[in-house]
Amino acid sequence: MKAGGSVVDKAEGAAGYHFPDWAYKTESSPGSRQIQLWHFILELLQKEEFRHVIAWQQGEYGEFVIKDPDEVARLWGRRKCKPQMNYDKLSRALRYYYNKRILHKTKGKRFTYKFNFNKLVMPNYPFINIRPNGEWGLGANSLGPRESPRRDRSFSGNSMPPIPLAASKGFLGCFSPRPNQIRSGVARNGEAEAVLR
DNA sequence: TTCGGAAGTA
DNA sequence: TACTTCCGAA
Repeated sequence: MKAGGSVVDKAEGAAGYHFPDWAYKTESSPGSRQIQLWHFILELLQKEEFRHVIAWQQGEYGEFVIKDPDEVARLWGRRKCKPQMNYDKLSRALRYYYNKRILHKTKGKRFTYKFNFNKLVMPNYPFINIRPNGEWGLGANSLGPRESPRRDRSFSGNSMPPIPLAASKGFLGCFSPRPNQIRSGVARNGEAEAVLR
């Protein structure tokens, strides 16, 4: 029956959300900071209520299109208490992700970016239709001639906590709600929503 | 529209 | 460190 193991190792296989390891890290580093842009993007992406402003691009795993740049910028600005935020600035921040290999631009498509889920497998994602062939697997577009210049020091047999990357409400506030209750272990059945940090 | 340097902020 | 702001160039 149940082994002593946790749900961590095994993927649900059915409808399990599986983002890369870095997507699970709320802020990374013990010295938690503010939310990061890519994380915010991921949050928006998984909420249907924002499908009209930003959404996954069908066909391409990890690719998303910003349908309403102004709105996304406004949302981001609200989250960071930067009322003067606009898409020009937000996109600059996005561009810094190119070097970090977190994102890259889908050339030719306006406002379309793609997460570098690279080697990380993202099985059955509800929003994306991945072909059984796994065409997005190796040999797709070579994003980079090289593997990873930097050492991936996270996902090598390392188990990560099954955090359901999700922020319930108020994740758009300027002021952090301080969800200390989460840590206490207040488990709400039914909805597995945990406010990120 | 997209890119990336440069300086500034927390 | 992770953007934010500004801006010239392509």
